Amino acid sequence: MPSNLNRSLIKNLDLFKSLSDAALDSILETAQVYRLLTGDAAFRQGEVADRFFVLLHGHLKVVQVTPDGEQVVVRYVNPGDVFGIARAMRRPNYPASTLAVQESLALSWPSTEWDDFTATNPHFASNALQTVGQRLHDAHARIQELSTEEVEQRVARAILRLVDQSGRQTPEGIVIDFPITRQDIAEMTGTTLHTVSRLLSAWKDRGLVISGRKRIVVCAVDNLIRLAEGPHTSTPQPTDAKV
Amino acid sequence: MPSNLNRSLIKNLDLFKSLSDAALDSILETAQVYRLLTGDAAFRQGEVADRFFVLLHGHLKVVQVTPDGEQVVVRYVNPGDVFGIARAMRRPNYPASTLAVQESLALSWPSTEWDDFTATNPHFASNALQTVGQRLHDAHARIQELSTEEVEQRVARAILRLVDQSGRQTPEGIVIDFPITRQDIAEMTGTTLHTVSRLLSAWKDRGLVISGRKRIVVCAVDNLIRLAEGPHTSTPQPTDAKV
DNA sequence: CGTCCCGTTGATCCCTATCAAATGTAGTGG
DNA sequence: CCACTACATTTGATAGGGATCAACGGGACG
Repeated sequence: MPSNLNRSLIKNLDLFKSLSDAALDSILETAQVYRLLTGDAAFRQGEVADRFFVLLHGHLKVVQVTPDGEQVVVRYVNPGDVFGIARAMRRPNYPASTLAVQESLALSWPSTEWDDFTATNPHFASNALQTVGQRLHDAHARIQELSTEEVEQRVARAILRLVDQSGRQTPEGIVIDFPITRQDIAEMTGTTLHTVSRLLSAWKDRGLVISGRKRIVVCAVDNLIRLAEGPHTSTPQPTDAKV
Repeated sequence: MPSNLNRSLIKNLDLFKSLSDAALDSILETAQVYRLLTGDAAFRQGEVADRFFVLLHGHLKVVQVTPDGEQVVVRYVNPGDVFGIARAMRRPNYPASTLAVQESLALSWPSTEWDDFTATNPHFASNALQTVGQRLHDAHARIQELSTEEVEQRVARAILRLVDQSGRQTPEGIVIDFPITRQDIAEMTGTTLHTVSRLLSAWKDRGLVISGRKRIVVCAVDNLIRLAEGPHTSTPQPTDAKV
């Protein structure tokens, strides 16, 4: 029972929205605090999904390993996000590993309590459905990108998404607020670190980004958006044709 | 209120599992029957998601259109599947179109009744979460394939999945039990109809499949599984080395 | 101050998209 | 029943985007 946690912070999380104060207290009663150092895993792919989590602070990445050892980054977990809810979807094991990319703090409960939570508060299950629905939507967007777009568009989109979720304004531009490598971006977009490096170099030359070791700053968001939208094969501009 | 529907058929659907007979009756009371001819849409991408559905008979395909007109097949809907539940995930519009690829029959309810259903039966929401969880799992598997595998593997996998879901045994082999084109498979796997055609031709020469206009029969499932697993870059066989 | 990890950059190759055209098949209407 | 049409499929030729192979450079951390 973590006593010194900021209750209002937790109260505003999507998952717990519209829970009564009493219900919230009772839930927090059984929460366990997880402190993760960079590189630590909250859980690993294949393990029995016996706990679920809410991230309070820091950033995690969710990675899937293929049978022949290649990795795919499924998503990044931001503060406020729920993760590790495999059991709620009746999947016995975690489908991916979740690793801290910086020092992070999470709350966690035994998966067995999920049903209690949903029984206690009808909104809980509905909120979860919404969350998973959002993830499904994101996954479909990604499938569409992988199926129809070129590497440069995909990388541009991936970076824009990161900026959107975890961007912090600086004098130079918007920086992605946690350490991220070329390899990570390659694993998000289905390409290689070499290609990502070349793209970032090219963009740097054009003044769109600044980037260094595990660090990316976007200077010209608009231009990046244009890249993400592709080569504009033929947008027939109706100039001044009469209707 | 469709009176002549086989109740036991509906009773066994995942979504309605463990509903009381009374609850089921009350739900069926408000169901509307949809008859769809080949090519008909249950709904179209972008429309307000005002109804949800259960497929009783036939096959539908769910397609997303990109801004520049390319199509992606999201999945096929099989008898017993729920579809069109965007609203339950709090998405106001359908994210894709759902088209009949053969004559089909579905039940449908107004999205507004979803909440009544879940309130009436606590298992309902949980079942839905499981369903969406399965779809998320499938989507991630597909992302992994698109990111790390070659076209031949992906096409092999796609066909195996179709065989699994909708295969019917025939003297020649297992046939995919609804009309499907090279283009459809290309849109499932992120490639072109040309490449799919070449692959199927090659497989036909090797005796793995028989295929014609909108028709695919798998003769040698095992060989196809081997293809799906890839070039086996280096499975170091420990022959008889001592440990 | 050395070592590890991350990033950069060149050279080469090949898978697969693209372009192009012919063939085959179901359906339709006269 | 056959000609006509629309759509599916096949197959060849070509080119190019990116993966792969290879090597070096550079910053961070112990």
